[in-house]
Amino acid sequence: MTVSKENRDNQSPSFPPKKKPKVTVVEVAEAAGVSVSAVSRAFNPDASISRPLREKVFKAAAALNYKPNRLARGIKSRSSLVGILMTDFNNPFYLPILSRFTSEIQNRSCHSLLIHVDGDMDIQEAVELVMEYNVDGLIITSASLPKELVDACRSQNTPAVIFGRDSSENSVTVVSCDNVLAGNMAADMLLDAGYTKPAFVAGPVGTSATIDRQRGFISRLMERGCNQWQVIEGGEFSYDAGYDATLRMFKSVERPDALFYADDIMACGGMDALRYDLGLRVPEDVGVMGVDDIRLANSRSYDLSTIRQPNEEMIQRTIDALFEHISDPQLPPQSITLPCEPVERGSTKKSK
Amino acid sequence: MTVSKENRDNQSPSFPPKKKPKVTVVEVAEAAGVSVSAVSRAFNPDASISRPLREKVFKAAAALNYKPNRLARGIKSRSSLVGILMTDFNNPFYLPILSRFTSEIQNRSCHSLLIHVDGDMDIQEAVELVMEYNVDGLIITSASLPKELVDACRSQNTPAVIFGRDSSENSVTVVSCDNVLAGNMAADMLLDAGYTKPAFVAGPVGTSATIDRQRGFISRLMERGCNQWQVIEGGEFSYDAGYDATLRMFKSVERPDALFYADDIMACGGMDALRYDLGLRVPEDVGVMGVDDIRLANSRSYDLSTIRQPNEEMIQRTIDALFEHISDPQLPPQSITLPCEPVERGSTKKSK
DNA sequence: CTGAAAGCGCTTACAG
DNA sequence: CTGAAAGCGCTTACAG
Repeated sequence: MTVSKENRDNQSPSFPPKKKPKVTVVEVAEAAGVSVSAVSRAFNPDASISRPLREKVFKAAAALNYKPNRLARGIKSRSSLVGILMTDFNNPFYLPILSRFTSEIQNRSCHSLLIHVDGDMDIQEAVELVMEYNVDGLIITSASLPKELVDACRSQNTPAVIFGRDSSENSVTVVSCDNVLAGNMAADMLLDAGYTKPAFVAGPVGTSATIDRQRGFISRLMERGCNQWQVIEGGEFSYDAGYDATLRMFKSVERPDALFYADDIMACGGMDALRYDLGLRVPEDVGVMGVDDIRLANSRSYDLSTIRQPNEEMIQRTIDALFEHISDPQLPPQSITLPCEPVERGSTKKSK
Repeated sequence: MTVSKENRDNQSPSFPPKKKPKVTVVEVAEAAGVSVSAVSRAFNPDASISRPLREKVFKAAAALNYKPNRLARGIKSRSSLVGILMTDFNNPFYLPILSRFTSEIQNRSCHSLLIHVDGDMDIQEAVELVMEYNVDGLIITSASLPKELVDACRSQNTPAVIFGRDSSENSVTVVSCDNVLAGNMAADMLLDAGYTKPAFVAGPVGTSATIDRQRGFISRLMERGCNQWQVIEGGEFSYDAGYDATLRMFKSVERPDALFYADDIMACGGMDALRYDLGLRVPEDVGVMGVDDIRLANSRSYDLSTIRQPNEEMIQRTIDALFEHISDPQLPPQSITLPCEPVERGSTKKSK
């Protein structure tokens, strides 16, 4: 007597919500009158299966409201999981980026495993954890990038692409904008506007973005014969860091007449310090620039001149490169550097 | 001849990076001279296993650099995955929140599956997708919450907690702050400061937070005998929405003398419109308030009076409640409403 | 507390 | 193209 199944189906529906029995390949196969292999193949885009068979399976699956169990699938095959490693959770720059990444990943019917890398847990540990999920690929947005991470990815043979960092690493794919160029452009904009004693407010120590921006900035200043520049450590990419660094800088004897911050959110903090604590006028007394072109840069309050990163394109290229590597792991790592673009707004004097 | 194993181990290490063979329970068991069950138990905190056995396993595991495969584990047991459903990716309010959630989830040795719910894909679909990963639990930050989502969770028996929304639903755990109270407080602060013609700039239509804030605001105004209020639709929670709504409002005949925005980022946009487009002084000509107390509210540029949500506590309570439900699925849903707190800054006149 | 064995839900050689 | 069967890496009754 095959009673067990019926039993299961109409088992006291009003009772304490028992875990609804999941429908599996077996049930679908039964319902469709085919093998489980057929069911499996039907749900795998590039498996060899005839149209009619696939449709039969889909029909049965739909009727039973079958959803493949990704976890089980992931054991032998792709997990459909993409890890996103993030550090800079207090930089608003990253929210829209995260937004686009997750959408794009979902568009390719994968999901995002978001890994928060912070002080407590070193990045190495983070990678190991994410590897336990057999992620198909990894996006790394961390500003500081330890070598071990890259090694871990390679040893696991997990495709990874680094977002927004410069291409010193040649063993892994990197998508970034040309930060040296960004520095050049900032120097030009400030010099063209007539500022003569500019300063660079650096970001997190040792991160390639800030190093390159500084290098590009200073070298262009000197090229153009400006020698009265200075550099100050800013610390992290945050409003407070920019604010504090600015106050510190203006305690010194040599006051700059223009400030180029390692990124926009620092510039916003700095501008507030200039205007509201130091009583200086922007752009008349001091010119201010940042990098990124975050939403706030285009607000009426800050109206910040900046160097815009081609975010949309960087994101698109990152996703494209990642999925290319996922489908063909033999692909050599590439290094994609996109140009950036100056955006002149009200925080600098008009260039002459 | 047991050659196969040795073969595997020292197989041409210099060759094209073959997928490094993962070490599994079987190898660890062999190395430790125990059963695979023992290995499994050693890695499951509440399995019954003796200390010495566990240590023996750990030693072997460490030597082999064994990491349990979470995917395989997830088939029969917990996936250690927590889904986070988000909509509002253009509200900076959510970045720190996301930061805390992911950290807390990682602290409990789980990981975050971040689901971006947007227009293209309805929330129903998002939930189904996330269910395919057998998430242990779900955090929902979506402002608008369709009933189907709640049903989906229940039918899958997946614990879920809704963050930042009001407790109209009684079938699922909700953590929010008292938004009616927030409205009351805003009304009090503006009235106490001497404003007499306040307006409410609403957020996304149909979301409980904005509805409740409006209700609390208006009802308190009327209680205190102020009848010259108005309400305008703001649209989404964003800088632009606040900016645009403000310009629209000031085209009308009846100009308000104080604005209470549904949230801080709208208030920032609005304040910029007031100051830079309409040439009004804040707080002298118009008082401005928001809700949330985002980082920017405390900047010198905006210096925004607001109603602070007890974010830290809301997050903590959300996580606690979620994990309680995960370990005991029979727990009844609770509805946790926390008080909020007025923060008086420079965008409103000093209360008398 | 411990082990041998069956099972989780899906995939993938292997034959046909 | 299709199916029967073995296997993925782990967990969990079931005995002892």
